[in-house]
Amino acid sequence: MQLRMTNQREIILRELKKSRHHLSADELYDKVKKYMPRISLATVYRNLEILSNAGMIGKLEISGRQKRFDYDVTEHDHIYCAVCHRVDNLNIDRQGLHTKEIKAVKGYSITGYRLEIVGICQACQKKSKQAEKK
Amino acid sequence: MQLRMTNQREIILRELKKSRHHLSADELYDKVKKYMPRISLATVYRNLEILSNAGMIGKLEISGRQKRFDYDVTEHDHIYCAVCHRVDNLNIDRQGLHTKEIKAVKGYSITGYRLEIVGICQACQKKSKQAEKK
DNA sequence: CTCCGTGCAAACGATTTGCACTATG
DNA sequence: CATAGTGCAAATCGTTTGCACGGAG
Repeated sequence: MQLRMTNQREIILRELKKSRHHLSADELYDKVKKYMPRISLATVYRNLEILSNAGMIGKLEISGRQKRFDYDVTEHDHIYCAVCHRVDNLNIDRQGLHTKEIKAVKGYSITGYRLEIVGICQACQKKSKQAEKK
Repeated sequence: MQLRMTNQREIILRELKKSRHHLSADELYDKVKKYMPRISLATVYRNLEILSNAGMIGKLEISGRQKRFDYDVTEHDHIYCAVCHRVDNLNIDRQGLHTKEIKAVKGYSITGYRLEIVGICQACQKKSKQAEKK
């Protein structure tokens, strides 16, 4: 099962890396369509899955919402806006989490963890202040 | 908009508390149907939403998968099995997370966070060992 | 008697899949 | 040329919603 670097795969990868945002499949689909009008959404989904399994991009599964994909594959956490759902990368000290307690919980063998900070981004804070004034 | 304690709401709440597991809407639907065969899945969904908004149960939005509901409303985190998707409650020290860095990231005002430990539960570890032997 | 809640079916949004066709390595 | 990848449409999964009816307070 070897990977072929098809045209569509290349463009999907390029557009995600270029965007520097955490795009969803359909957002990326819109971008890619500009270069490749006949590409199908299913192809975008398939390639995002393959690329993230290959470790070339990151996959974000944020609470209940649609998946987003990360141009940055280095280890980091995320913060996301509860209002507009934008996601930003975050580099925080995880040492508080590397405790023995976690490693031995209920017989689980730990494979990883996900830390998700929830907040309201600057833009949305401004918007809600404006709304108050009215 | 006051809450009425209907029969269906009472049974849904009772069955979730009784189960001591993190049930999904359809799992709970199956349990409740035994006492109330004509209840609809939509009612289960509606009530779980209402009960969690009222703070009577917890809502878990685990990575990409279907929602689960928590009988325990005290503050705690969760660990979930990457293989069978069972969820367990977890009490770990969160102090490592209360850092200044988090509070000032990129202009966000922080409203909360979600920590989700991923692992493989005891039962699934055993199963995969058995599979290896064959 | 007032509305909140219900059951049902249909609608929904995100994602996946079966299929015949295409094109990469 | 073998077989991974594609486009399309239909299917699927979890969840939500519109509507007319029913029952709690």
